Amino acid sequence: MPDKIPEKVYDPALVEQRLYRKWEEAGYFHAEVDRDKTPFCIVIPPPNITGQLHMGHALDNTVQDVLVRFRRMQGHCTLWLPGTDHASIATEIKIVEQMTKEGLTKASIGREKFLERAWKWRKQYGGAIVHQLRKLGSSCDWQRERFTMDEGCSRAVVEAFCRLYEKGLIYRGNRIINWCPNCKTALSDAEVEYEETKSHLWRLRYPLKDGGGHIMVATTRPETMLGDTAVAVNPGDKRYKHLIGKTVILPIVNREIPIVADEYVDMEFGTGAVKVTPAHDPNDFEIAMRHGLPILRVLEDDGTVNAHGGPYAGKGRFEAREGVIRQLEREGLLDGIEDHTHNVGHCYRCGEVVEPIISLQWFVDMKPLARPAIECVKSGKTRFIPQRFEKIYMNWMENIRDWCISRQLWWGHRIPAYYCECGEMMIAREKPGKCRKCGSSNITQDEDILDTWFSSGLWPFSTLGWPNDTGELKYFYPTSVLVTSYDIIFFWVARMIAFGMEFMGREPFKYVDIHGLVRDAQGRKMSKSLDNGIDPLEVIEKYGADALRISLIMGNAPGNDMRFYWEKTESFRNFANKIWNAFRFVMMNTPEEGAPDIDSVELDIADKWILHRLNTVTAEVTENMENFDLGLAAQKVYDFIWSEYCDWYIEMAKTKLRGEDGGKKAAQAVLHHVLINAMKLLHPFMPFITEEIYSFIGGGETVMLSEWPKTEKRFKFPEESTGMEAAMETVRAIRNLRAEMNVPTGKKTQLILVVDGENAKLFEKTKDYLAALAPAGSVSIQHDKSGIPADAACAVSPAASAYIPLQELVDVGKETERLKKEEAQLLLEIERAKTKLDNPGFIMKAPSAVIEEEKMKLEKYKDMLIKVQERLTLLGKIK
RNA sequence: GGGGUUAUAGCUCAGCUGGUUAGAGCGCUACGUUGACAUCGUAGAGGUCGUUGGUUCGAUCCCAAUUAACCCCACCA
Repeated sequence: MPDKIPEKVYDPALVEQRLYRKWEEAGYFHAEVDRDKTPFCIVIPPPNITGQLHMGHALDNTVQDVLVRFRRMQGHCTLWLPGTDHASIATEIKIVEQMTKEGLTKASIGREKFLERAWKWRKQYGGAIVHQLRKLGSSCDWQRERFTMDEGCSRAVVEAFCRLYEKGLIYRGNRIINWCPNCKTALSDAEVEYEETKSHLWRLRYPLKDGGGHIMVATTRPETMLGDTAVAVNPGDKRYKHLIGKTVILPIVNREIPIVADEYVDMEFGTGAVKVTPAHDPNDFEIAMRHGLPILRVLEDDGTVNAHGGPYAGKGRFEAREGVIRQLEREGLLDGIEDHTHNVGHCYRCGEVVEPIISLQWFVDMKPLARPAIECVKSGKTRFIPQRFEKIYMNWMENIRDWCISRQLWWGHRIPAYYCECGEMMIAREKPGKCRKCGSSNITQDEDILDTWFSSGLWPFSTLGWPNDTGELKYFYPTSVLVTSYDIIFFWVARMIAFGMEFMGREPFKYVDIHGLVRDAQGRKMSKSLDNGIDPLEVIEKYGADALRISLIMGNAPGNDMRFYWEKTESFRNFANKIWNAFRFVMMNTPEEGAPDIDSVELDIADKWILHRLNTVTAEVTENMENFDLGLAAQKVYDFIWSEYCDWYIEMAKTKLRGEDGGKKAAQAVLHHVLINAMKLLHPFMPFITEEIYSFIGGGETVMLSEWPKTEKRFKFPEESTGMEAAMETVRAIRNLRAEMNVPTGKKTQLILVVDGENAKLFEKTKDYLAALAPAGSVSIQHDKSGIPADAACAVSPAASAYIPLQELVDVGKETERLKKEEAQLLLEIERAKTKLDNPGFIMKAPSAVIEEEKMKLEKYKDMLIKVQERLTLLGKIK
């Protein structure tokens, strides 16, 4: 036992850092393969090296840490594998921004210097977020920390690429892709965010070559007309039937283009005639393929119009749009403008409007990979929590399209494709020394790098050593749970499952535990532009990591978004303080030689009640944790500690601690035992304070590695527990009565309980507690009402009627009113129960236990009603 | 166009396989300071569980429709 009682107010700042260091130095977080134990493994969603810890990370990592700490205590061989993501495009943007400030550009410094800079950046900032995770209490195995561009992960990327290529699942081709003119790279479909935008639909007139008038087309992007190579109409469209096969003169650039018939065209929309720009629209591209139309690209990589754009060459795409519209108007070829709302794609990193552009890129043929990935979830090998996210996943997977994986960026894994001067292309794990075709050694590597999500997709096994067949891989794969928010199911989860099935032949994780977003107090997404983000580190500084953690967990169901309130965290700071003071109380009342052994003392009804409750709570919490209902689990531990242990048991214990008999020893033992176990149950949620208390009160070296509580048969006391609860119910009724009758707490009254024979025995055992808690100067228990003053106030509870002779204190009118209210309440309940029991259907079909319960309720209420009415009669006489 | 989520106390949310006198935190009201804690205690007010049907002996919970808010996906120019 420490020699002095701790401060009255718990200060997390004094504790958290010290304990984290203790854990880390002791190696508690580290896991080695242990064949005697069940593995439990979580790989962290690697935060971007550019990142600062935000509330999303705080939530995500708290959930993981809760699961990990729980399983570790349960005796699993528990590995939480941390790491960071190079975040290709996000990081590159930041570096370019930084360079711009210095007046530098990528082109000016070149690839090599740029990469040097990027690695420097990684070294400088990459560790920040990882250190911030430590502040949260994350029990990651830092010895195993990985990085998506470290040697092993990079090797995995090359290996994966080569294997997919060898299987024919990766190909290079000219396709319409999403192009970000700002980042100057291709993007995958998933990386485009569509935003509904109010714009216009312009109707343009294209003159027919034969001078027979015009054909009218409608477009939302007039500038693309510069690249039109046809006009398409529906073959069944009577309006245009006679025009099919004719030629029109494309205005401005004066190119002759045909009118073709294609089923794709919707006769109802716009004018029913579509201008076809194969190089800048995926549908038009398809039409062009079907009709053998030329493909004419008119936009450069930076979004400016190229030489094909005639007078608009060199102009920006939006400037060109304005110009084209004005010119057509001048020439009388603009037929009209309608308001039109449509979805415009934006780059998910920089927000720039993306441009569909034909481009030579690398793609993964996803359909063959999707099939096993679908099967994996369908068969339940991987389960989503909550389950509804499976639908979202399925829907996406079933409609999956090829994945554009090449990026025209520098920071990332370079594509392992090599080109000889002779034109031969080689895909290889190492750069080939010589061309396999011509023998030349003039070989260059593809300039492009891979989508950052390609390496993320391999994360669950690349971090465990793949492609090597390591012991870790064998032991920890498939990992147990993946914790992430719903917004990256497509980017990440889906690809991990697809790759896991492909390369490992097994699901990457058994469960995907999905949580929502942390929003601000008004329910808005936290964002830089709104500047409404809350810094978790600031919260930790103010209220402690424990308070932050549990406020992110409690009161929230899996998959749902939540709002962050300072007040909420404050209330958990208060909870920490409450626990701290309960701990102080236990300390103050524990003898120097330590608390007596729980098995050496004689337990009374209060002891048995709290031990029984501990048992029950332990079972429930364990089950909730196993089902990922962390919010419920936390709630139960919270309620147990505050409402049962603190509010009731400690108060009961006080009466025993004042004495010097066996009761005192029992109280000491039970206070200690329950506190230790409560700390264990709470530890996953609030690791710091629980560790501090646990080690202080002699729980052992660390609560982290202590055994998760189990229900214990020897502490099952259903009868005593029920008895105690009945007494507590009576106490509440008495307190209520005292409050309503304005009896001051200091006033020690006499208390007479009328209890029937069976309960009387149990109540007899709670007498001292009743006296202390009601409170009452004296308590007597009897079977009938003999000798009770007519003007006593009466509190009726299910198991007992409590009479308090108040002499002049009682206000008959007020007491009558109070009892009338109770009477009405009871009548209502009786009515409800009666209706139920009178229902033949209920009697016939409801389970007997439910019927029995209802019958007992009815009896109880009837009984209480009689007592209340008796009092009312008596009071009536007094009047 | 398709899919999904949410709707429960003044506010923010729980309510786990249908049976509870529907809960918590914050806020509110009244009372309370001789030793665990005012970052506290005791008691209380406050909800026809969005609306309408249905299934069921029984629905906050299951089904359908409806209203409202939000989200995701989708190549209609």
